[in-house]
Amino acid sequence: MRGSGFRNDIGGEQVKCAHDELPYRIGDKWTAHVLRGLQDGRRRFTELRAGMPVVTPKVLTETLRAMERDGTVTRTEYDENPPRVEYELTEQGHKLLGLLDLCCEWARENLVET
Amino acid sequence: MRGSGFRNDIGGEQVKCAHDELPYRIGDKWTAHVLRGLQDGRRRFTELRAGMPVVTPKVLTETLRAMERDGTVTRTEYDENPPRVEYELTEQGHKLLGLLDLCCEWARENLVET
DNA sequence: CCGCATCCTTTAGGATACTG
DNA sequence: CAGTATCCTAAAGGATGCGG
Repeated sequence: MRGSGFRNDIGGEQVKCAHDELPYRIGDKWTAHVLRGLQDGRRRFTELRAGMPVVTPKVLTETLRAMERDGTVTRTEYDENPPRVEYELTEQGHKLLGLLDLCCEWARENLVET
Repeated sequence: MRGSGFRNDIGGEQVKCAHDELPYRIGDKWTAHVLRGLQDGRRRFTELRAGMPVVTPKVLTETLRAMERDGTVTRTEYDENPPRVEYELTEQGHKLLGLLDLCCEWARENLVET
């Protein structure tokens, strides 16, 4: 899938990108939901999934793996049976969540109702 | 294409979205480039296009039309021959550009070099 | 010059089924 | 429970050519 992340240059600044042109992958379909789902603390895979619109485990896993690579979430695996895995936002993840809030605020204030 | 914009609900907040989950369409491939290209003032279609990576006129037009509908750019058509059209950021567009800057800043500070 | 029409490719994301 | 493995669909985006 998107994997390693690309290099790009918007306005002369080198940034790491999701789909080439936008800094980071907030633009994809599920990252924002993960940020929201983890804003109040660590959650298990199933908890997280239950707290958002219907998404297949495959896609949610891909999203989480990408966010882990990018350093916005951590993944903790417990050696139990049945298995247990918990995800948590990193400091950077929380900062990104703050940006998401700003975007939502902008949208509310500036986009007219259709 | 994407057209009218969708309603969505992230963290209990209603926002207008591009691809359903993210407030607004910054997440697409060309909006960020348009914001950068117009940050210093009005530009003609060809000027704008020349100042960014290779994009077909069709796709750039679609992007501009969408941004126009959303109120982030204005389109001014002059009755000349050959035709001349100029695009300019609105107040809202400039605010959005500010958010883009924050995202770039976040990316630079928080994403490790691969 | 500023597009629009048409056709085509790529890929994010979804459906379904199955394991350690 | 927490995922993989396969296959498939939809839609964003690209290539090319024409027109006012």
